[in-house]
Amino acid sequence: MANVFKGKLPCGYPASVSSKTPISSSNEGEAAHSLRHVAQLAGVSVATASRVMSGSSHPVSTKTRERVLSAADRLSFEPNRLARALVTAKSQTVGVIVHDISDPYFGEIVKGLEDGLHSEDYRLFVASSDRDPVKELDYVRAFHAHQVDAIVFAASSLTDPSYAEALETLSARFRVRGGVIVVLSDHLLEGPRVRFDNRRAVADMVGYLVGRGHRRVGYISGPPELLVSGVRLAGFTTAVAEFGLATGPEYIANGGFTVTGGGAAMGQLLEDVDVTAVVAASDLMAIGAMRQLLASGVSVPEEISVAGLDDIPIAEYGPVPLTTMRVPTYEIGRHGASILLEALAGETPDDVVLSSQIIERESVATVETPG
Amino acid sequence: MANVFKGKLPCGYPASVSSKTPISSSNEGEAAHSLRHVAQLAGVSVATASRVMSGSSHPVSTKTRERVLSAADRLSFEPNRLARALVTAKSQTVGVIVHDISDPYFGEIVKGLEDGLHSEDYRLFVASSDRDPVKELDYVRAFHAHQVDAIVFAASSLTDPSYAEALETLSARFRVRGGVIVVLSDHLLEGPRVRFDNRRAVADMVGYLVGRGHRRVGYISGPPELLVSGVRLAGFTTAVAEFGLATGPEYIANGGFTVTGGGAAMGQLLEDVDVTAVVAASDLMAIGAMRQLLASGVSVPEEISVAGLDDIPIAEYGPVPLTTMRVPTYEIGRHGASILLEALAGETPDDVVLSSQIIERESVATVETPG
DNA sequence: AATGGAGTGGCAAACGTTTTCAAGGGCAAG
DNA sequence: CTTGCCCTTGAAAACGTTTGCCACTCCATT
Repeated sequence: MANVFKGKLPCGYPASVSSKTPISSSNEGEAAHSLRHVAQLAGVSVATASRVMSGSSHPVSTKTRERVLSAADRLSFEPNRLARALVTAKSQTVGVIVHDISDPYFGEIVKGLEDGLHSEDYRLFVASSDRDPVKELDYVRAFHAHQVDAIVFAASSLTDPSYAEALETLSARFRVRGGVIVVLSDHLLEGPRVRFDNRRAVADMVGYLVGRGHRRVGYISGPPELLVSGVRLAGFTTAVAEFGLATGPEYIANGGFTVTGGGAAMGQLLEDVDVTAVVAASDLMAIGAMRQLLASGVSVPEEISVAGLDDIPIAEYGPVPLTTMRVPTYEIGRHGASILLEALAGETPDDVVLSSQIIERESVATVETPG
Repeated sequence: MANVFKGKLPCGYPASVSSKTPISSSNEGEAAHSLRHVAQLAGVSVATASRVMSGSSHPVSTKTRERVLSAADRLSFEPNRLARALVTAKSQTVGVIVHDISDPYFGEIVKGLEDGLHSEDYRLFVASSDRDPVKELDYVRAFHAHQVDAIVFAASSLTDPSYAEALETLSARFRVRGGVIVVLSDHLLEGPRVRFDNRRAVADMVGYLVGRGHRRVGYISGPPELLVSGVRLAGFTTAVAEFGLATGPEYIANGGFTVTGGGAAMGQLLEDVDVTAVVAASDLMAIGAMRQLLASGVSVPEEISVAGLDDIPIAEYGPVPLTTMRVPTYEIGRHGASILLEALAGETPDDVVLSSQIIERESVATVETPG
């Protein structure tokens, strides 16, 4: 460790004293090894060793290549990615920000991302923001400091404009540094994007119900401060208009994306309107609605049909197996990884749009149309 | 970017030509800034700038400190953690390896970890191994290359001894480099550890059933190649012996930790033995068992009680609200972060052991003891 | 008036890579 | 025998930090 030469000299250039500590010859397989160790063992320069280890296009004779490789192997050398990143300005890391990593919805997305990224030798930092804008901003800053090559926003963002502004300035800084920003689904930020058409998904679900004879359908909405809530709600209202269904504000209740909230919203709907079906903006709320219905002595789906959105694992095993719309979360993550890699390669990827698919289970019944 | 001085000179030491490119004076708020920019703007040396930005103990006068701080602020300077890591040999990152990040069980753990780590300025890499030993090994290597300060194994490991050996040698290499390895719950690897007593948890559950009058209870086990399956099974068998319950291999069926597996195991149990209660080694299997029971016309809990283990979110919303044992996954992660930080601080943390808690819902009934 | 700290600040080396540039060797063509 | 080119290699600068060591300025002490 200690430098051999201690005196002061402008260039550290005494005749024949190497400023690098010579390496003791008998430490194979121990401690941390650097390129210098490999080079020394192979009897080549650090530059040459680097060239073979990094797969440089600069030619190296097969003989020396093998010497280096075997030396690296004997020392079980692993290149220091931090040092490499410092000179190449590519860290081979990306950060993802989600609302809640323990929510399987985001878990699937992260899994898709990670799968797509790992095979291309990228590591994934994860951040769980709890929907806290301050935290999200802090994560952007932190990722930035760690020189990530890209940041993925899987968190569906808030509608609050001041939040949007703060996020935008911070992200701009990151972009200037050369970072790419990828957005999964609905978000205020610009960037290559994988779109899942939430609007269309609930519209299609309404269409499905209409096909089953329903004309009076209620809607349980998500919390208004989330962008996605508005998008899904828009899908509902346009479909209602398009199909000419019974309409009015009393057909819509806010469930806050939770089971209990869904139950409460259902209770309100029961009081206010006479519907034959309800679509909830999330499966969790749909389950809450079903529980409320059952508790009130209303049978599902015989008296009232319930449809969800997301197709979370619970959906299949709830009080009544839930008919819902599958949101392809894993694929969202996976495609996110793809366009991310393209953007990182300097290309300008097209947005990819993913479609949803209805999962028919047992919570929706056909209503007998009289005449 | 371009170096001003191109000619060859041993020390790069021409009289008055700085080898560093002078910085154009009008680029505040743009591009990537380094300490050098900050120092220049503040009119101090890089060393001084470093000292104030990194909170060094080396004293700096308040006047210059303020100058540096304001310069950093004007440039919105963010220190490059990679460069810092290179010299301090501390990257402020840790990697976690889990079986499946989309499983809320692991999601909660990761969330706990991340919460505990972020506040101490550590970033978290995440890896989802799909229970593939080869992948796990590869992740250890990759994390190693990225100079993580610690690796957390949240994946409950395989019993396969060759896997254990490979993992051990790779981990040893990592430890030698100064990395700390933390293990959450049951694993073959050594290291500071947060223990959740799986054995005790199922034993306690059996005790609970015994308290409810059950004397003939069946067990649905996890896949034998997972360490945790063996541990939980051991809890069952010792409890059975301790309480003197009906015993024999026919009381135990393998459910593979899945819903369908749990259903099949339940079917087998129904054929082989006459039980009043069943405990499943996971909630998923318990739900499968309930569905199988219901489908066979057996009422839950009136005819057969079902108990689970884990307390996953689904548990509450299944066909019958499930009585189960809460595994404190978030706390496991959180405590993992704590002992990790202690270990990183050079202390030798004690293992922490977490206890479980029974969650009484509606899937267990008291059996009337005749006499 | 000389001595000596304490308080600040700068120089330059170091971390482990990649990459530019130049140099050496070999060999074919003139 | 020279010339020139290609192939291979090495020296050293660079990336953006931290830090050991030294130097300088002030003041208070002898």
